Amino acid sequence: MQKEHNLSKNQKIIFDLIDKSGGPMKAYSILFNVQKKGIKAPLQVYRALDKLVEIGKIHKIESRNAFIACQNSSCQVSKATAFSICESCENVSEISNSKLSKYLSNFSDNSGMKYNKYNLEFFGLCKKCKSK
Amino acid sequence: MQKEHNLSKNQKIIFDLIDKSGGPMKAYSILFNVQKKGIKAPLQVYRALDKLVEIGKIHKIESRNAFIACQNSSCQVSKATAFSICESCENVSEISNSKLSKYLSNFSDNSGMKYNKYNLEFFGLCKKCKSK
DNA sequence: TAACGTTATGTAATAATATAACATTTATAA
DNA sequence: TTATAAATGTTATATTATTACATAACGTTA
Repeated sequence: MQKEHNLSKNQKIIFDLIDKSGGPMKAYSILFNVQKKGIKAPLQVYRALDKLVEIGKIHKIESRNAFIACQNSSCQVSKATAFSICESCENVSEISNSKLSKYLSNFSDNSGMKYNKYNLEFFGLCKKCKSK
Repeated sequence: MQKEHNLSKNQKIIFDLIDKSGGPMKAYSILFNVQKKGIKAPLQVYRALDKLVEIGKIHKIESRNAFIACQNSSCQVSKATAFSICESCENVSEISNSKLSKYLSNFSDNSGMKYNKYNLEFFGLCKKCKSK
């Protein structure tokens, strides 16, 4: 059972927007979209984003500076994220593959480092873009 | 046998700086460091960085907006990158693990996407920071 | 070697992304 | 109910990256 997070007003507005968009959104595009709801400043957006990332409701797509709602069975895996990114249409989706996540979560090398988190981004062409 | 790339003047200056630094460097820190060599504008730095990334001499650490010299036997693997990042001291090193790279290069799922590139970033505490 | 296309450079301006600092309010828990 | 943490509001600013345009150097090949 995961902890239920009661989102604050701004957090909820911003999460709902990202979630409904169905894809990655950039911070200033979020800002533009929530201005009618009273969120006027970048910092208000970034603070909500930070929190949402922290609790695993959204993830940051690092290579795109964008944020996407977690699609992974109620966000249990915010420390083990994998995405596929189409380099043509920029469609992004979260990869849910237990073999992959097990493999990476258990990965260790001889560096002496203990890994507690990873982020993986795959790039390629999606089905649609491939057939063009 | 890989292609030999003859770096241009700016590319060489910037690659040498990053390479000698032994770690990741940020664009504006690079800019500051090469101003005495006549590189005065951000764009000059970014253009060189873009090219160096393209030919695999350096990689971008996406989560840090920083650039590191390739440490992976002459940069044959710029489409398959993995890094370990210490969240305390921010030390970064490139992971050379043939099992890992094989596993990820061959990864495919049922999305219909053909992956031709990936970037993986592991986070944790390095040996030194762990023992503090 | 002249002409051509490509790659690299120089420069100024500006766009896009993100944080610092400070004051205030709201929620949570002891 | 008080005090502690979390969230908000606001202004300013820092950091990262690109657009646009002009010029120069390089590499090919005719």
